Amino acid sequence: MPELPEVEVSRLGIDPHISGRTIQQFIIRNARLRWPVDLDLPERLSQAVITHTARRGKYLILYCVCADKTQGALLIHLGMSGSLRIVEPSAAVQKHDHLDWVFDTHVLRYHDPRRFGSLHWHDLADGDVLTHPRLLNLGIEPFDDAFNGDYVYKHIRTRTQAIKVALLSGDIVVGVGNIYASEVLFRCSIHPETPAKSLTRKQCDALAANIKIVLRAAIEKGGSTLKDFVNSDGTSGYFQMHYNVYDRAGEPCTACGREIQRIVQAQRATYFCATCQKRTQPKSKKTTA
DNA sequence: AAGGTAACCTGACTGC
DNA sequence: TGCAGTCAGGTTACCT
Repeated sequence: MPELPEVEVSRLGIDPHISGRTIQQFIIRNARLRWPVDLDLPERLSQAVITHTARRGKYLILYCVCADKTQGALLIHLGMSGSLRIVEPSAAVQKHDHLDWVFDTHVLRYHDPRRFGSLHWHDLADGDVLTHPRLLNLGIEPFDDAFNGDYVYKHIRTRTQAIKVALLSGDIVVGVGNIYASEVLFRCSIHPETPAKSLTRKQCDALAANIKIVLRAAIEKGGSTLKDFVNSDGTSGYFQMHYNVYDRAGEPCTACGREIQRIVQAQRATYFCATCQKRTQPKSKKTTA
């Protein structure tokens, strides 16, 4: 479910309902997520004000000022199946509803069947939230001006991994999940099994550009469904993009008509067109003086 | 040190 | 209907 666009759309959807608001009560219904939820949080967050929200990679960040004036940040990861929505206080609690932020007129509710999501508290007295262990080693943000072909080229030139696997690793650029990794490589006409280090400089330019384009388009598409985050029936807060290759094995390529292929890389499905996406020939050895 | 792999969970779907 | 098997959009821990 949530790749970077879904996380950003979630943030845009909930922000107007939580920023500047006081948490009347924080309820842990089920603390069992990827890591157990800190049981001190209900006390810590009682009467805390959420000042603003941010995002780093696929982490949502809620900045808080507690009743005792302690400043901190909540790091929320949606994992594979997590979702956040704004509901009426009277809304029936569903199976897999884990957490409630109760405000005066509404509730922010976290739902996560597979429990791969997480919630961490970071005390800002311990330093900037970006120094949190979960955020410290993340790659650059895709919309950062410094993320360009140069950056990609510099960071993949030593990596022997397949480019699809390297993109997913999150230490080069964040936010490119399994769906968009396949989609981006298709748009760049790059075969997903190409060793990262053998990409040309031109292909790196294309990668950076298309990552920005694809993620931006997905966020904009999601923006039109923002209302789904409020008082939704809970079936889905996400949105369906049109995919060129993802989950289209056996169907015709939108460009050439040949069958889309499905392979497995690093235990994840990869989809591509074997005709449109060619492996890069290894660079010839360069002799230096 | 980089790369490969198992593991963490539940639910939806497929085929027998 | 039921049961077994497979798959799912993420990340970490551990091994080589």
